[in-house]
Amino acid sequence: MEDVWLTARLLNTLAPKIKEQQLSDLLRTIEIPLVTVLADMERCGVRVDTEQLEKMSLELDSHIAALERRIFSIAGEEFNINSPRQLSFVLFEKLNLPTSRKTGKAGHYATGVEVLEDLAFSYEIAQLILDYRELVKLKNTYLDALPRLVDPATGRIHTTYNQMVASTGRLSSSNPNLQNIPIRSELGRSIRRAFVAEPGFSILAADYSQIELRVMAHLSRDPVLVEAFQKGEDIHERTAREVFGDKSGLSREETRRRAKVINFGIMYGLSAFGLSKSLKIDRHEAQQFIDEYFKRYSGVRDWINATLAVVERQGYVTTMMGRRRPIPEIRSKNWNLREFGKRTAINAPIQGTAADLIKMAMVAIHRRIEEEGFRSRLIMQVHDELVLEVSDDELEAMRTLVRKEMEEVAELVVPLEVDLGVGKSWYEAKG
DNA sequence: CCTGACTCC
DNA sequence: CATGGGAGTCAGG
Repeated sequence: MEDVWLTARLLNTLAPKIKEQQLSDLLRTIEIPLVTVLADMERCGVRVDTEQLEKMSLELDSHIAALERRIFSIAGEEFNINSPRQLSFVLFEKLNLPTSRKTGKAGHYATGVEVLEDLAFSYEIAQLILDYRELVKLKNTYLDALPRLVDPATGRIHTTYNQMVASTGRLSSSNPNLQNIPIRSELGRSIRRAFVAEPGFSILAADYSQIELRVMAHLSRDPVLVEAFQKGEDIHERTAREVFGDKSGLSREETRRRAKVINFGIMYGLSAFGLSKSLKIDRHEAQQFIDEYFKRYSGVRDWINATLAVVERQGYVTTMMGRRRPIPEIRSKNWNLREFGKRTAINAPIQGTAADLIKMAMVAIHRRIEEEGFRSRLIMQVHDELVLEVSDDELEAMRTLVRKEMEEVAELVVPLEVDLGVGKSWYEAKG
């Protein structure tokens, strides 16, 4: 019965890929073995303390109600804050706040976080709406939804990992999505306190440090980038030094923050316009930063140009392990689509290679757990992070095993580094 | 069923 | 001309 189910899953999830990729080593060594790993992860699930979530939800209720009252009082009327249309009317037509750009086709003014953040400096209501939105999102999407998805039979949440949705080769997770549990804001992050280990077990969180930038270093062989990772430098500091020198007049924190935006942006094919927007600086200044970046990291520039030449010739790009991403947009007559194709061509080998690597590590870890008879198990994957529920007597062995299999999954020209954390909850494990 | 808003890497 | 990659969920319309 189990075999029938696995076979069905294999066909459903992989059949389209087999057509696209032929029967390559990628399928033989990664995707097919991964089918059983994911099936085990889904079957095991993750323990969630629903009482904790319900308590947080009740607390949020009163905060949300209070925010609502203040917003209505400033607005001078009650309306549906969740309706972009009604909100737009209240902010920009009734209260006459400085008007934002109009949105796509609905025709009303945009009320997105970017717009509201700018207004929040001068108008209390904008900040209140941002706070309201954060709380409502956390309550609806996580605090109230997750408890309903606990399987009464196991007392745990069983997500579905999809092996063929993301065109770069990443996994995706749904029902619920366990790959977008909040972490950035402290309030959101505290939701992770409810993701707990069962008695006698602990949560072990293992995440790759800067894996995409390391992959870019490997693919491009850029000497500066490679050297920085080999010496274990703080890569954003290094970029800050390279791009801004020490004559920028900005604080170290500020140049590092900007360098971080540039480092990530480069991998997404960002433009001077995009950089100026996210750093809130002049476009020409943004262009100078990008020029300076490519002067210092000329290996990255050359790799990008070589990648674009490849995609224009063959219509697809490949990851380190041979995963293909077709990019038909590159031949479009539409400028927008073509530019989109270029950005995709730059990003796909990086994101896709990182996906290859963590998938290989998952297969290796799963195999060793089985062969060596551990009771610990893989329970989640979040793109560059693996989460395990580890039997307390196996803790030290698993720390060593997981680090080794992740760091030695492949030999790149730069080291792969893994950060490990242990705790009784996912929150604690990532402290 | 789409859009715009939010969440994550 | 428009302008940073990949996802999922929710509410509103």
